[in-house]
Amino acid sequence: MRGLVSSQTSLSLLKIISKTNNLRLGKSVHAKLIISNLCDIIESNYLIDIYAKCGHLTSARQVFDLMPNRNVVSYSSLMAGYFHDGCPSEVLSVLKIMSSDELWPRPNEFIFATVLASCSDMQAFKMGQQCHAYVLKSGLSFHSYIRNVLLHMYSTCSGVEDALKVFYSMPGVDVISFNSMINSFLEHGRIWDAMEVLNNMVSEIWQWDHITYVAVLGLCADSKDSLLGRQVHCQILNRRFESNLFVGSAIVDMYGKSGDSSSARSAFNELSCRNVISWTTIMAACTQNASLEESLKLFIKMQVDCVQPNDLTYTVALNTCAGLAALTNGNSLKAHIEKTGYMSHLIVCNALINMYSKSGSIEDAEVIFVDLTCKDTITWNCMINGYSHNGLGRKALETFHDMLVNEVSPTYVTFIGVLLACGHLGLVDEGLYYVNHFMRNLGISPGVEHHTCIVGLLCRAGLLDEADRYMRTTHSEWDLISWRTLLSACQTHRKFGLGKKVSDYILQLYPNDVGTYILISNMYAKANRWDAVVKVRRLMREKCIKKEPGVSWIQVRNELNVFASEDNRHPLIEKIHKRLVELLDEIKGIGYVPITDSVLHDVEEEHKEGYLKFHSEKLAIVFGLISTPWGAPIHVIKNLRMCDDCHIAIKLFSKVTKRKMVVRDVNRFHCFQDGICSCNDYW
DNA sequence: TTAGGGTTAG
Repeated sequence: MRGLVSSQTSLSLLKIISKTNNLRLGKSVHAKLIISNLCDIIESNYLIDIYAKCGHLTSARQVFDLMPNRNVVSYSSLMAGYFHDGCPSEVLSVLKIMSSDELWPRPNEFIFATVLASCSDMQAFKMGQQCHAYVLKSGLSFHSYIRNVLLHMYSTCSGVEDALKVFYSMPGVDVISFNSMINSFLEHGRIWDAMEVLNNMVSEIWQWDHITYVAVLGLCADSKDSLLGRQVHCQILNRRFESNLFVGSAIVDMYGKSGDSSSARSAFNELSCRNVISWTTIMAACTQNASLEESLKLFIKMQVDCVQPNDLTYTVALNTCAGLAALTNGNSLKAHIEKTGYMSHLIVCNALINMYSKSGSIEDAEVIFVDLTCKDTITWNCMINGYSHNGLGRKALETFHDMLVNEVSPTYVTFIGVLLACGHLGLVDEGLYYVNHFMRNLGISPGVEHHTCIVGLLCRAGLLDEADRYMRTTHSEWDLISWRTLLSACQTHRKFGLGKKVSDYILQLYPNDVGTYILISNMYAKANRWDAVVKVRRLMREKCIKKEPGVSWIQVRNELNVFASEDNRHPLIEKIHKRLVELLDEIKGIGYVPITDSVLHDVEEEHKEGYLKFHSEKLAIVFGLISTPWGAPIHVIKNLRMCDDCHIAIKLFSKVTKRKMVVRDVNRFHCFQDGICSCNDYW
């Protein structure tokens, strides 16, 4: 730019620069204006706007601070800059400066649009209400911008009902009001109300925008309606909205949440541009649909693609590790998180607590929990449930009491952990008190998960008839898990009469449920009713119901080792067998007697002991013993419920080897230490 | 000269 610019030229230039966000040119015009001393209010306002839109808030503030006189635009431009830069509190502090301005520029609809949006971000409801009163008195509420931002403020700070009042009080609602109202209902879990708003929108709004599609895809995702989702996807393609990054990620999310992971993957592959959110969404879609290894592979690929993970990416990756009980991967993720500074994000710490407690390392979960100075409801729930699932009932209840002392309100999920803890400790009356009084006083209706905990609690205390009566007299949507809890207890407590009755009932409801057949055959095996066992097996064969083969896995030095009972392909299998035989002989010396198990029904009687030696969890445990340093805990995962014999043997292995052994079976954790299991032999 | 609603986790 040669020579000095005239006032007219500079204004025209600034106008173009503010539309194109050309920072370099903006700086250059700024320099010329300083030299020629032509920087008046309007020029300065443009400069604030340009710097703010380019994210250079320090420069914008500098221009603002040096202005001898300002008008309302100077304030609103700086405020919008702070708001978009994620500093809503700065917006309110600029408002304060504005109110003490000698020229007292009257705040207009631009100022309140940004101030109310900042109130929403900060959950500053009182301030939001004061603004509402002001805009009503001053007549600013007639601006559609203001009404929409008010609707959003009430939705985030107060509730959907208040948002609805604003919605209905508006003459001539527009596409933005409808979008906000659908999202408001979705955020509060009211899918059918969101659907009703959508129906009204169809007749009232002719032109949907890309945010409408994001909202409608969210509605399809929450209602798991992949048919509607597919129709919306087609419409998006017709209207060429798919290249929008928000819409693209919402499509991937919709397919993922509707259980169609292959369509999610195709939609992701077709994205023309991918950011951290689209990568996180496809990872979450894989995790939600049980493709856990695939999800972790995508986590690596995303970084190869030079996209850096954010807090939610780490949360998804940690939850995936929790699903796999992949402690080694979880530990390396923690190192990443520490390095990148995400330990200060509460959702990441919550996910770490969850990962450690589900990977059998409750001590590490506890360290994170204790170090957290700021905890939310989910933090407490993760810890309480973590303790309960690891058999530490006393600690779970102590943490629950701490939660109440800290004035954090328990939720539906809290009481699942609390009731599980009561079950571990045999606290029948306390459990019933929590369900019948404590929860109801808090306005939380007990659900099937809580009622199932009560059944488990009664069963564990040996009160099986009471548990049976409870199920028949309590109104609840009893599911397979509830009935299996009772049946499993019949097997453990050898209540074969009730067991027969319960199993007949379950098979009426779920005629092909493999788990139930296995429980029935286990029950007969315990009663030495081998004739009945053979009958059950025959019935299973006739119905083509196959028992899933038992598989255990253990990760050692980043290597996943998989063991199945009749699979001898592991390179160290001979060494493992040899050590296993030695150990079994050793524990026989302290009282181990091999017992038969229903898994062996098809096996000839004389081979029973031989097969028992090679159950997959025993192989994995012995592999852990010979391939990890002395004193290191051994973590094994099994796809089925542990059998009685393995449970006894591993208890004794932990005693003779002085090693801590953690087995996560399909139902719970078993932490074996010094000959004792954390499940107290009830699982 | 200035403004609003939107995608990922539990």
